[in-house]
Amino acid sequence: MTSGRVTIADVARRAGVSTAAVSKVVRGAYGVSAEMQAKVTQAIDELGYRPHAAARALRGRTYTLGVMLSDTRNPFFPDIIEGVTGRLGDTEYQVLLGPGGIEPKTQARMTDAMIDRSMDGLILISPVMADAELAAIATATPVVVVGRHGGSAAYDAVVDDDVMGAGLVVDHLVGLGHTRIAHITHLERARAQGLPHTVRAEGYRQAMRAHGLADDVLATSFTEEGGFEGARELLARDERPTAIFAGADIAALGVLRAADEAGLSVPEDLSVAGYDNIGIASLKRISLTSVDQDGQVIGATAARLLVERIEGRSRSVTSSVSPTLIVRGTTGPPRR
Amino acid sequence: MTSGRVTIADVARRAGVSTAAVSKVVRGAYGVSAEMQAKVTQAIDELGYRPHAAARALRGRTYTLGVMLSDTRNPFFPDIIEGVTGRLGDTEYQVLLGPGGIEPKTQARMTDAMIDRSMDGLILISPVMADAELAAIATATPVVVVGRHGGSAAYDAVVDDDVMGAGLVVDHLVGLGHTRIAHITHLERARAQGLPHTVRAEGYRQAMRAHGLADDVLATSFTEEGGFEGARELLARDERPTAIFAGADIAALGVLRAADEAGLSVPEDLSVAGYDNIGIASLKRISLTSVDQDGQVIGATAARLLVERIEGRSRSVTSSVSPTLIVRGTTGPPRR
DNA sequence: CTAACAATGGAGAACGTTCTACATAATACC
DNA sequence: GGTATTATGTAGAACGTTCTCCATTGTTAG
Repeated sequence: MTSGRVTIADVARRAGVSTAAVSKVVRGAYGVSAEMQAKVTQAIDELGYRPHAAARALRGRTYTLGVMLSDTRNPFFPDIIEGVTGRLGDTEYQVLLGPGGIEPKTQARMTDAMIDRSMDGLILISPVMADAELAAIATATPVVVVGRHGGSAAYDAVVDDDVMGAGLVVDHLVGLGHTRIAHITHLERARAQGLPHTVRAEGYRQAMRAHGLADDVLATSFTEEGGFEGARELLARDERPTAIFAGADIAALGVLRAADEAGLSVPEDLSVAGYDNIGIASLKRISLTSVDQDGQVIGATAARLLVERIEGRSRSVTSSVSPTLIVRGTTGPPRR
Repeated sequence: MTSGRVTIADVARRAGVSTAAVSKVVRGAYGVSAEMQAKVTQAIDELGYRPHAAARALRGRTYTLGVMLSDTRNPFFPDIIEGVTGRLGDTEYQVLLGPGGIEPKTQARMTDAMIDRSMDGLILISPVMADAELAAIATATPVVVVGRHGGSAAYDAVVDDDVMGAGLVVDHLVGLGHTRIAHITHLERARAQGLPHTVRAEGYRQAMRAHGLADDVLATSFTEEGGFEGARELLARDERPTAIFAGADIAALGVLRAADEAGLSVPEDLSVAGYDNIGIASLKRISLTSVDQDGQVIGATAARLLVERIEGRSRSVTSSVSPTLIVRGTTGPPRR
């Protein structure tokens, strides 16, 4: 059966015009009479013609945008994706996601693959590759980087204002009366700078300083286990903190487990806050105070910037999205 | 610098051979001398040549496999993706994910887009479209369907043995001494048959019958809210069940919340089990008994079948993966 | 009534591959 | 030494679009 795809030539034959004319109609280009428009549109509908993306790619647009995901497991991604696809829903662009893995090497392989497939533009979510490499990609194709501070002239960027987010948490805890507030962050592995956890830690330090309090940062990792280990260490100290602010919700869950095991009740003996406001944070059983980034807005913004860039803007833009604090059951005044 | 992509012609010029020869080397085709092989490989490395996927697509392979995801938010997908990419890691194939949404219409749009981009094959995860439409897609391109029972001659399928999984739960609960075991399922919206929840419900019924017990199925939805509402209804009955088996973990979380609110302790007053073994089920704070599908194996199997199919197999295959029961803290003997 | 111009449609050359034929060179066989 | 066979390399036609010229109409200006 070798399906025999309907081509632009088939449409042209059916409508009794040239392929060039059909192409014009399809692209909405200048120089088409109303009559031509009607004839061709009808033929397209009758035959069920759909332009072949690969053939298009050889000459111009492919109407495909790539989104490179680092960690597929991050429960925060779906929101971003939804924002992106939502924004693009009624345009001709299609979004494809590329699982890039967490290694710089695999991420590079993925972005290369996307460029090979001549995507019109790329959204890179929390890429870990070196700045130079990022810049190289950005000269090959329009790029928007999400979740990495300190942009470049070569690409656009959308970031959550992590300094502000961390500040919101500290302010909230201080307002409740806490003074010994510890922070659990992620151990820096990659050489990439400006990753969210670094900025959150810095924001925490700034806020603590602003309140005249001593900071206390412990670096483990943004996993349940990392949060658990970090909390265990913090809680074993002589003067244990009365509040722990984990740089990610998943780590905060580990902190909660450590509190359980240490027989501490939350929030009476220990307040716990996270970051990201992942879905389960709102489950009554967890009820975790967290910072919400509104991934939908981030995704939608990234999509908008990318399309603008593709369609000609050359000046680089960095958009910062303000987070909000969602107060739930894991934070409260310290027991005195 | 608009370097102008390195093409096969550049390589040919550099190596002093024809483009046809380079093409042969790149594809590892027959009829290349060792000397030719060396010359060309060197030229490729020197120039950093990478084949242009779109140009390839126009003639033959594109070495791109598409995975259509229905609900991006389903925490079970990452495992499948990992299985797929893991399996394909050392081949030339690249995997791109397409967020298809939960509507038949948007899913159809996505699969169309993937076909337009001449992907070599498609893995469809829990597609909701009608059987006929599925068959149509499968004639256009190789297809593997994941998570939908009752395959077709036109495509391969990988399914979790949901009947068995449901049986495992029922056997476990009966073994603990339960007799009033209710099941919460998802309300059928789509006309598609053979979706997991249907099969799980059927497996539950079969297993209950096998133990000589009366079944009790309530259809709400596979969301936290759905589980909550369902459990509330079940627990309000005169003879309330001593165990609730939710067809999905996310719903089981809602059941747990309902139990909390009703002042019932788990598992003493109520045993709760889910399905899918999502990541948070293992968190100590949740510790949910669940059925594990081993998404990695499912993904890897799907990838294997798809590649086989692309490379020539024509007979259709259905592969069934056996689930395992993970017993945790939410199930125990009923209080008498 | 002609010159200039705008509006419309079409021819045909790309784009970067693959792959079928075919030409040539090397080897085997008798 | 001649012929058949095999191994190796190349020419060149697709593949399905886009897009730059052109060619043909009308239409307007003078």
